[in-house]
Amino acid sequence: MAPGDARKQLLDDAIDHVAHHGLTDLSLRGLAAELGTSHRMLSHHFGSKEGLWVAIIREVEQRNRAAISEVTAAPDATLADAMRSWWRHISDPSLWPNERLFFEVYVQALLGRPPTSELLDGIVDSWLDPAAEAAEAMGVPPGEARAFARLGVAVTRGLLLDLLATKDRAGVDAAMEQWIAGFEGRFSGPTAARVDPAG
Amino acid sequence: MAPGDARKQLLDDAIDHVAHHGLTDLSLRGLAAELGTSHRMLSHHFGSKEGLWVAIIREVEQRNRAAISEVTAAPDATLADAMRSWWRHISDPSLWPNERLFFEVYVQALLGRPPTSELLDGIVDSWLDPAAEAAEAMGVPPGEARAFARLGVAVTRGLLLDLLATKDRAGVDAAMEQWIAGFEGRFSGPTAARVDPAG
DNA sequence: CTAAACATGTACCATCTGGTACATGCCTGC
DNA sequence: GCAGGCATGTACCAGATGGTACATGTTTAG
Repeated sequence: MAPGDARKQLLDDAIDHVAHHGLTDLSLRGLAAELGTSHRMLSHHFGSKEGLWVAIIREVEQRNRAAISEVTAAPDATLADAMRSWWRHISDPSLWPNERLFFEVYVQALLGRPPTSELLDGIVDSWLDPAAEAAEAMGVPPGEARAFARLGVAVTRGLLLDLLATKDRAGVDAAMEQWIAGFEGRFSGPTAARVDPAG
Repeated sequence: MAPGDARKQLLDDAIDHVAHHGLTDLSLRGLAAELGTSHRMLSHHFGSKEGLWVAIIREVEQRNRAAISEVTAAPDATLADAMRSWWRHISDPSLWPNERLFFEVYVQALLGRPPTSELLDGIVDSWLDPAAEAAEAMGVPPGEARAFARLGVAVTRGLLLDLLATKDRAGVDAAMEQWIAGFEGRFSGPTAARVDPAG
């Protein structure tokens, strides 16, 4: 086994575990037992428990950034259709554990608990910029694009929280469609996906 | 001091403390030290640590239900104005610690941690019913009212999460206004705020 | 073959946690 | 005045936790 490979494997398994069992009451011993190793190994590979947290949080954030690039590269023609396919993707039950973990880290960051708090900086803005850009490219007036994007992020997260708690797929889907239908008629559609050369 | 009074005082102080410092890493000793008593007292009044959690969660939920009745009794004429004053109220910085606590308990409940998980049952529905009723009474078509109310709850919670993280008052307010303006023209206004005598 | 770096395991420690037995004060009803 | 219930404090216990010293295998480079 290549050096560092065991660490990578441990980290992947650890993330899978905390996605299902939570991060806050994680113990090195409990995690090690579930992963078929000893807590000594976790200390060895990650330095300390906080080091493990850092590794987990960084990896989760990295996956989130990968997800952002997905929404930007959506091939749909209209903003409404882009939102629909994005929602279909993000609301899939296979992603629920990861989203629960995201909200768990979010709340821990709100409480100022290190090392999660550093996540707060980009937890909205990193989504806002590409979302506003996409909205503007698809017909939302420049003056409204940023507020509209911010609203879109809030709707997505709010409905995800709803879905995770109630598991009421039909009800939450209807609410999302209610939002999409609300703006579907308001914007003129994609402005040929133009990239303004004048900035 | 009347019997049970000390317990009430301790509970109020404890809620104030967890609203600022979080619930997950709460220790009886740490809390007692901050409250000027001993962890022995907390065990005495609440039976156990889990008993303290139950007391805190029930009290927080009760305050939330009081908040629900406020939104129902809004005196505003239009749905948009009702939403605006509700948002002005709920987004006040003095309530941020309580809202952080709400989201913290929400996430713990998502992770199935007792005794928070019992909260999941009504965490959306208890808001949905009165909100849908209010929406319908103010001009939203009956077929859309429930989805619209659900969307309203999601928008509120999503933007609160945003506000708690970014503290960008102007940006979040603009997003909320973006949403309100989006439906302001669509519904015909209050149907005389009628109270159906036939039930 | 060997030495060094890495991985893994065992055993232990100091600390913190929730819980509880026991004692003491304090107020109320008789 | 006194007896009983409640509030409060001290001291302790058993368990879990994170961390670490030490030892042993295992793989790789020379």
